[in-house]
Amino acid sequence: MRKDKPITQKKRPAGNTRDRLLKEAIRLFSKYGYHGVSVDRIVAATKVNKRMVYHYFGNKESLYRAALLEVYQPLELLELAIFEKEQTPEEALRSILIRYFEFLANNHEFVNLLLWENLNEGRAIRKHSHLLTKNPVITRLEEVIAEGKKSGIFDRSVDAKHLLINFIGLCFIYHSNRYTLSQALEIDLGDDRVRKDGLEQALHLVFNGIRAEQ
Amino acid sequence: MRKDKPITQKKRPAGNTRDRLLKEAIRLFSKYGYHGVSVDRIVAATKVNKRMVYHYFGNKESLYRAALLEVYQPLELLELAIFEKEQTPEEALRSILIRYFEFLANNHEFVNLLLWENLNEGRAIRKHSHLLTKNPVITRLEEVIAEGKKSGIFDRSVDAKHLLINFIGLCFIYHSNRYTLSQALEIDLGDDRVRKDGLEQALHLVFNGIRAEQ
Amino acid sequence: MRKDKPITQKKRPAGNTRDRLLKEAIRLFSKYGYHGVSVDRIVAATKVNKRMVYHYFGNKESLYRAALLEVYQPLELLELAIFEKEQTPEEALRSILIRYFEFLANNHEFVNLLLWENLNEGRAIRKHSHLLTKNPVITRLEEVIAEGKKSGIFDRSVDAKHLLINFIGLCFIYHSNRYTLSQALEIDLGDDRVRKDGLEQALHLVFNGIRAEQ
Amino acid sequence: MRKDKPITQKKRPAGNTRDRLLKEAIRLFSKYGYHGVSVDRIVAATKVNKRMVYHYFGNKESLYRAALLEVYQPLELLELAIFEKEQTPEEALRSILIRYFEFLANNHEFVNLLLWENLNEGRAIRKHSHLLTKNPVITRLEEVIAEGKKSGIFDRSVDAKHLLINFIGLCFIYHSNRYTLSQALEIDLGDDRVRKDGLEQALHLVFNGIRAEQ
DNA sequence: CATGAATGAGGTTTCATTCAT
DNA sequence: CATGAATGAAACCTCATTCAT
Repeated sequence: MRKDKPITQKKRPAGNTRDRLLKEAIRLFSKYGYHGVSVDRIVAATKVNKRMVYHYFGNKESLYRAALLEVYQPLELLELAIFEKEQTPEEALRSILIRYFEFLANNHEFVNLLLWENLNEGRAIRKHSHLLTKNPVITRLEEVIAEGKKSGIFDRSVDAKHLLINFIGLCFIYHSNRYTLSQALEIDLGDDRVRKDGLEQALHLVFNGIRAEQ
Repeated sequence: MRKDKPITQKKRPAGNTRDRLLKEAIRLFSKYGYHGVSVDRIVAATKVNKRMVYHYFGNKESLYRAALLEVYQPLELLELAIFEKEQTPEEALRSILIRYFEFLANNHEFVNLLLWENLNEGRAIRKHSHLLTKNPVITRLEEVIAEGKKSGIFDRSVDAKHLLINFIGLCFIYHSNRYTLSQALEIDLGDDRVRKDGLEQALHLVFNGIRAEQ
Repeated sequence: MRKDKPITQKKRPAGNTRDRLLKEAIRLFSKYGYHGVSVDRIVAATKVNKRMVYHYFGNKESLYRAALLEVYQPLELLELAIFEKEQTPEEALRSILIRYFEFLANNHEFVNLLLWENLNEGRAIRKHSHLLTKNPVITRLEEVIAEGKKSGIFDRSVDAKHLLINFIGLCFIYHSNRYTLSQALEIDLGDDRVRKDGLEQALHLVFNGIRAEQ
Repeated sequence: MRKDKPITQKKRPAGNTRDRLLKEAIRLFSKYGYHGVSVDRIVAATKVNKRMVYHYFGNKESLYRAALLEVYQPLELLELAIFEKEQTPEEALRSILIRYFEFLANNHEFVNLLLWENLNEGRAIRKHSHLLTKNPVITRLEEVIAEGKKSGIFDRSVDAKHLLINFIGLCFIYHSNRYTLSQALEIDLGDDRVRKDGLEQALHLVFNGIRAEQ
């Protein structure tokens, strides 16, 4: 009969409760959306007292916002990776598209929270515009494109912002329309093989378009 | 004792009540999602008795499904338009992308309901697979691509399904990520001008890629 | 085995629920004040479903306001009684003071709700100013006083509004400070005998003051 | 190892914390009543730790009682002032009424706490009957009245206890019914000018009644 | 076809209080 | 003396749905 365990147990795990709440909130909000999750459900999964949500976060909406902020963090790693210089412009663009594509595949919760948020017209994220604006990716992209144009390999009509929109569109579609497209096309857009092919096709499209080389 | 009168009476007001409920359901569900809308809110907006929802639709979920079905209707018009023959393969593809792009811009409720539905993992639409499969667009697309390959203008690597995914991705992004991208890029993705430019860029990308013509 | 009874029972007693809620609300709010009563307590006493409060009244505060309005009704009877003409001015004033005094003694719930309301700075009643303003009592009082002054029996310094304040003060004190004064003076201000004496003393004060007649 | 330092440290902040809690409790309880104030609100306003409430006062109700006791203190000053001899009985009564009237005007928190307490049927103050009984004012009043009667200036019917009730009624009404009367009479009972007039009228009423001198 | 009344479960949030250091 | 974490009960209110006519 050890008595040590109770002692350590009694010492409340300082801030651990907050983390567990936040983690569970991310999991559930990303899966079911803001209105699809009740505070009760979050606390039931974390086994903490309901009151703690209000202690740490104030209210449900603030918890939701905290979850949103949290999943945005890894995005910075993506952006860091983009800044590897010593690449040709073409390699740089390839790299951006690939990394973005794979980032979304590996950050399911980020993807979903972002999509919920957009359906809610960005109500929650609007208050944290620093997360979105001054996005350094666009700056890097502009550099790369300028360089590519100068060396004559990129078409002069290419616009950085619209290219980024297109990049993101080619990636997000695997998530935003995953289930309806999977049914429509009778292929599983969540499948690794399909995604691998999809990325290749997207890359080909971006660089060559669909026209046969003359 | 003839019962004719009820029949004529029945037709108009009944259809009317049902229609009003359905229309309001579409409006609200597309804006706030399934969990974001209460039955009370729908009946409050339509000023019909709450019981009627259950009379006509059974329950909330069936009403939601009915709404989903309803917004899917116009899609057929899109598909019809696609079948204008007498086009070169290139013209046909241009036409598909343009029509799709514009269809989404003009069918806001369809777009949103589809996005909500995907976030909910297609739970509701799964039961109506006829809406999705047997999609004639893909058949048409395959024809067009085959023709284009035969005449040597399309690259042999082009795959119909993936191309459609890419098309839809280039279109949907303006809606699925509208608010976050608008903030990030400091341009309004809901703006007509921006969309017009976007469509042009997408078309250019699809046919030529970003590489400069040699 | 009669089957009639169930039928009449099943017909829900149309508005009865509302009345029972209102009655209980008056009883409890007057006894414990707005914050001292929970909606649960009101419905527990009336045995109706909690939801009904919101069905009939919207929210707790509106129920409170409805209670306030309800207890104000009998005041009109008081005012009507005041308008018996065929009295000397002195008789008229006596009558006003007596009726007011007795009205308060018999309308415990009115008294308390009014006192709670004043402690809450009239927040709820402010929205129903028609209950308070254009009070016809003051008009009648002004007539009576004018008449009394003309016939030389009332002092010229008497002011209608301040006299009414004083009248009401002489009456309300038996309720507003009932418990603390009862302890301080070691007499029960709720006792009938004490009140009877009190009314007499108040009447004497009003007409003669405390000075001995010369 | 001297332990002096803690002592000096202890004294100030400790007393300070308790005082701040008590002061804030008085402010809030007088404004919103016992049930209208939460412990959280008191500690939020004082920026002390919530636990301190229980450390210093035991529980919410004891804190409320402490607040009640505290606001009763200044009443002693009133009573002291009353004992200035060297006055005619009339002057003494004038003085009592005036002092009481002004005391209430200047001790808003006392007034309100007393009114809340009466609405709560004196539940809290009952346990501190020493505050109320042995009230020396009534003793003094009886002396004065006896003297006045002996010298023939006061009417023999005057009763000390009822006169005190009447005095207090004439004063309290400006607070107990302030908001409803202000609306009803369209004069602000909180206004200095109105109160000044009111006091004069009350004094006149007390000594002369409303009858014209013959 | 239509309606207002009614329901019980569950929604978010706040309550007074205690724990453990 | 002081503190942040934690608690269970209860606060007000809304949910989808059914009743009874």
